[in-house]
Amino acid sequence: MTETPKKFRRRAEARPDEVLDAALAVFVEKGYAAAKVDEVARRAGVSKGTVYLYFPSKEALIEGIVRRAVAPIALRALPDLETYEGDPRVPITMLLTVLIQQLARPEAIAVPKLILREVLSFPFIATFYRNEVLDKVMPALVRLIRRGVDSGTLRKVDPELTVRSIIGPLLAHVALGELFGIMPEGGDLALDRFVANHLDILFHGISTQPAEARP
Amino acid sequence: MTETPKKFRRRAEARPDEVLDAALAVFVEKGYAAAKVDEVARRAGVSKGTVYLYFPSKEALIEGIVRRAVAPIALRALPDLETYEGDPRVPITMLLTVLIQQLARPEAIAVPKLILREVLSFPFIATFYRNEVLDKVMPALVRLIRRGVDSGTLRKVDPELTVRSIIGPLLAHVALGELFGIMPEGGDLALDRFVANHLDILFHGISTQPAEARP
Amino acid sequence: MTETPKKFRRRAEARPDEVLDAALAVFVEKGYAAAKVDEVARRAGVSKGTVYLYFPSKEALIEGIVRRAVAPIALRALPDLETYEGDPRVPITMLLTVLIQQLARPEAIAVPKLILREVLSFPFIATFYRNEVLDKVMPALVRLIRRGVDSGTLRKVDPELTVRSIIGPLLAHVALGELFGIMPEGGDLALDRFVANHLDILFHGISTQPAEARP
Amino acid sequence: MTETPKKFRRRAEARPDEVLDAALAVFVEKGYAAAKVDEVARRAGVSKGTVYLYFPSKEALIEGIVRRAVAPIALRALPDLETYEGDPRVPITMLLTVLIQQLARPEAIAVPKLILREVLSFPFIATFYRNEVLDKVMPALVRLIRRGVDSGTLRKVDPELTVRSIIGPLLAHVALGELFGIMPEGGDLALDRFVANHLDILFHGISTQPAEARP
DNA sequence: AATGAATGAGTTTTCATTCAT
DNA sequence: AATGAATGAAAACTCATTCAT
Repeated sequence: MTETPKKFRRRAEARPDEVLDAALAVFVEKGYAAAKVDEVARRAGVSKGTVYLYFPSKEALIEGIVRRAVAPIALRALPDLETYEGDPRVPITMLLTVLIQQLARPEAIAVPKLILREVLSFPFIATFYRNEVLDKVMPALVRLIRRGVDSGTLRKVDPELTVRSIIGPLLAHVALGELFGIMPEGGDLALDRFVANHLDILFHGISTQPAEARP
Repeated sequence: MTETPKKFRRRAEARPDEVLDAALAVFVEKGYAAAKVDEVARRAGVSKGTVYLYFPSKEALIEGIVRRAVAPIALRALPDLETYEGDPRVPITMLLTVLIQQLARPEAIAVPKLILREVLSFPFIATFYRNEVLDKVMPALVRLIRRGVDSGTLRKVDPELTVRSIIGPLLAHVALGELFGIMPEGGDLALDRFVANHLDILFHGISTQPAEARP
Repeated sequence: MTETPKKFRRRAEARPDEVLDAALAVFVEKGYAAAKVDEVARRAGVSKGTVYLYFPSKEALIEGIVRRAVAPIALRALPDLETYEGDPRVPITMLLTVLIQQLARPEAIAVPKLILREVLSFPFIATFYRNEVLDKVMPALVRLIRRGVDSGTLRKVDPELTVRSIIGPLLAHVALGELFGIMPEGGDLALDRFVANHLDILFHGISTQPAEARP
Repeated sequence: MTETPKKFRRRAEARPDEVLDAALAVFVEKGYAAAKVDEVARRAGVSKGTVYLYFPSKEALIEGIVRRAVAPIALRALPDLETYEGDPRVPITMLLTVLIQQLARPEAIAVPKLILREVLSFPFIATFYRNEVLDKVMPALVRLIRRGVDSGTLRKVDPELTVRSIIGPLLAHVALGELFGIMPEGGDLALDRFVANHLDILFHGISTQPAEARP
């Protein structure tokens, strides 16, 4: 009964989501300021009026996008990082693997791209993303590294700064590909090879014992 | 050469540069599309008409900024990378040190910020920056790493992908600070400590022999 | 007649009236052009569609309000003025007393306020109100005054212009209070005191014999 | 040199005034909410952009109109009322005569019409007009009447309420003519005859001695 | 009879660009 | 060379009206 019975249905409660999808696509393509609400509407297959029926302003669209996308992120990644007890390299591997899998999906990469582009124009994005994601994930990573250092698994690195060494290469890899079209020879992003190379260097770099961490 | 030869020359040919400075500041602050030519003129201390006297359009401003800034970059960094023969960790250290020193200067960080923000909107930025900087610096780095691997100084890492491990942490460090206001405990960017930690991990990660590389 | 005959009749035919009540309130508050049909519906406790079920357009609402309100006015006031034979000051006193009593009721004052606001925008209001009210009441008043002058009860005033001296002060009193919040000391409109003062001056001003007109 | 040398001059500093003139005309004709900025611009003979060059919003136009018009009013009328020492009927006659002369000029009547129409929508109009005009003129009138009562020239009327009897008939006369097209027989507003009849009744009504006030 | 989601024409507002001075 | 008043095309936003349910 609550399933969508026919092809032609009004009052789809999916509307706001469809509008946000369209807005995300247009914002990423043109940038927020250069995007036209008219085009968002067209891509969502509705009229301009309908966009304003669900969102009070153009700015509310970007806010809606960020809120909708950011909420689930931390929830998924965090538990793994926090609960794991043993060798910190295991959850780090998992985190990067999950991130890389996300980034392989074009819809998933759109939000980070939008955030990077617009964070300077919309302070609320910085605040919101910090509160909901960074301030949860980064301290968890820091604790993880600190535990590794304390337990002697990791060398005496600075936990806070080392976080940059974990996520930075990933950021660089995606930025080079997405922004400048620079990919490793072969033509695609070669995500698996990249993660392997990154973790190889990283774990060699931070572990006290050379190599046995991975089989 | 930089002295003012006559008494009544006003700042003469400095005008276009002053306009570009102002435009850069405004574009970084608001984003290109949201920036107003009016405000560029006001900050440059000239009238709107004068801006159009030197630049045919708003878009010419961003082009001017990118061209002016990008040209000198490659020229400075390249020779070091290319000519150095011995241990590749030396020029890498130099490169990162130079980069970090640049990024400490607010004017110098503005251009990369602008490029990151607007590449997606202005394909010419991607092309230009690729041609002038990335396609020169990155292959040089790749060759450097490959030489290190071949000569046995470095472990068998993938040279192309390892470039991401060299510049990525720097990118992450600056992005966290500039975009989200996230800095290591202590309140400033702690650039020296960061580079030290980064290189420590990196060189441990890529070298065949543990630590003696640097005195 | 005003009882609800059956249990399940809802408020049936009262609907259009409730809509007009709501429209009147909103129109007076915001002005016709700035009022939204949406808000009229909300205040009437119905949906926007229902408003259009009873009235073909927004303009039909203002027309409905004016028609509904104006019809009964003349009918009530007129007979008294026309049929009275003796001292004209008696029906004038009655007229002003009735008017003042009306104006004390907030619902009753709303229509004149609306008419004053919107006559200039809706010529039909001017025509309609003129035909239904002014062209009936004013000539009756003029005849009344003329009879008073002819019979020697009133001084030789211009009957047509004197009508302004009868209703004008009332208009001023209400306008000052309703539009500018200016009331006599004491805080309320002091309607009784005002009518007494007004009639005192008026009758002194138009009567041939000083004061004994009223006991 | 600062005179306007040629027919064709830009940067007329009269521009803002011309725009306000046009806005006043349109607002009175259609009402503020129904007026289009486009039409204001057209009537002022400038482009829409120029309107916004001088006024930041449509609302600023109505504010500009009210401020420009209201400022001089009180200044002109007040001194006469305040300084006069003798028979209060003299300054009252002067006040009404001046008002009537003003109202004979179509441009002068436009502002009061606009204020009456829009005062309910723009609270600042009520406040501003009260502060600048009503709260200055009305107390002056009240004091004038009180002096008359105290000195025995006037009967024991309530000074505050009597103000309504002075200005009310004028208000009624103008409202009937301007809003409903109702004029005394003869076709025009017959302003002189009206003032004569009004003052005749008023002074008869409020004076202790029947008639000699006027020759 | 009643709803309220959807529309799109119409309005306010913005701003890059021009040009007379 | 420099100005800044003026423009008008384009964009955000509103709201009376419609119509499938």
